[in-house]
Amino acid sequence: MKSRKRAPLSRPAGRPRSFDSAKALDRALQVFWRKGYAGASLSDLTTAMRINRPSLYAAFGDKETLFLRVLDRYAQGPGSHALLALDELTSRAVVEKLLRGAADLLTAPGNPRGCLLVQGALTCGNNADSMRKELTSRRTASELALRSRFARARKEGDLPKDANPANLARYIVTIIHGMSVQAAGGATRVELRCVADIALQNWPTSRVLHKKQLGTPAITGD
Amino acid sequence: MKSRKRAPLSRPAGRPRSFDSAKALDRALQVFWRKGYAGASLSDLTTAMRINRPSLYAAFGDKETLFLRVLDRYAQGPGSHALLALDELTSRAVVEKLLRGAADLLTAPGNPRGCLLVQGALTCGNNADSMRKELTSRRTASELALRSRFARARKEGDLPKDANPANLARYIVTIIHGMSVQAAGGATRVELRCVADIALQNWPTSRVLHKKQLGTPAITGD
DNA sequence: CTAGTTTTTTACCGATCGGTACATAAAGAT
DNA sequence: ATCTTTATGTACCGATCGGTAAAAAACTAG
Repeated sequence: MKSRKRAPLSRPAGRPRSFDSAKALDRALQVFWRKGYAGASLSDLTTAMRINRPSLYAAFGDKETLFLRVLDRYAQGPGSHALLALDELTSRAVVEKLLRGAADLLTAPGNPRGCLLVQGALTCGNNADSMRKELTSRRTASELALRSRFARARKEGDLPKDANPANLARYIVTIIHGMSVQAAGGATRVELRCVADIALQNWPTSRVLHKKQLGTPAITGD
Repeated sequence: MKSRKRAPLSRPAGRPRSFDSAKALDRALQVFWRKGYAGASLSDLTTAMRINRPSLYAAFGDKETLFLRVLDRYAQGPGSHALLALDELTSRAVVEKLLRGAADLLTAPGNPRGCLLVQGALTCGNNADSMRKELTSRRTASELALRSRFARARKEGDLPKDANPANLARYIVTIIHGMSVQAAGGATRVELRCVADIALQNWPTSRVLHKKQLGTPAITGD
């Protein structure tokens, strides 16, 4: 499978890397995801990445830089559904995909339980404070993107005119963050999907799109 | 204010304590609350408690034992609304008090933002794993207590017969845990109350108690 | 007073933390 | 072949971690 000794075109001088940089990054992601930024020691990282310490620093910089690259990798990989969900046609579909995708991601077999942006660093000592703020910033960015999407939906008539995009977005991300805590505590995929269904059960529907609907039944938990 | 040299009745032999044990515990609570179990170093703790290290160990045991005592103190003090809410007459009132109390507690001025049971240790290295499990256990206990309360409500006709106490309880605690993450990220009290209101807006009501209500309006975020 | 008991203070322990200096190995360039 | 360049492996750095030994201090009991 892997083609070795294929270096016909201008390989950079010097001793070649003995490891796959992308695979090492994915292994680092697993460690940070499971143990958080502060909880993941350099020994944990180098062991999982099959790399010794100086190689890590040469390839990825210090621990903070590595973590930032892991965050990007997470956003493009396991957490990519959050961005893709915004492309759904209706706000209802957006929320459906968002909550369903969260339930699946947070309980995915082979992955640590919970969301990296929540598990990474909710609290920490003085040294990891900047990474905690970085995670907060990324969570806030997701919330704002969702808010914009809901504002667009309201403008398009997909949401009622009296809907509040900011509050609705905050409500949804609050549930997702709560699901992350639940997953870290051992909640199963089915249980999280039930939570998602309850949250979805009374999503506001525009009267323009559903004229016959006068009201929605109260949630029952089923 | 403080009465010194008051030792009329059988003071125990030996040098007397120079600090108030309860106040020291409250100061430790503040540190653990803000920094989490692993993030709070013994130096942080002894500085805040105005105690030197051996005094801490003599009075409270090691770091784990101190943290457990802090958890109890938290449950009886700042987090006491969670237990008291279960005594409300209707499930609706229980949830109302629970969510409203959470919004207030998680953004209380002078206190760290968020819930100690969530901020304490979502992830950690190998050393703090037992404390992480302890927090998980306490969160689960709260969820089960709420589930029992909802089961009672259904039996009393306060909740519809088709209501699912387990799923409803999980839904509510998920929102509370999510609110904790939001608070740690800087969400204000007003914002959290909006989330609480949205979650409350469609709480199932028994037809026995509210016969005229045929449906509930969809949430709008206001 | 002296003896006994408990707390405080100072100083320290081994382990681990994130990060690096240095010598060696493996490649291209000449 | 030698030189240059980059990566690897070992061994180490100072700082900080949680925890403690030992002596001085402050009290009660005689």
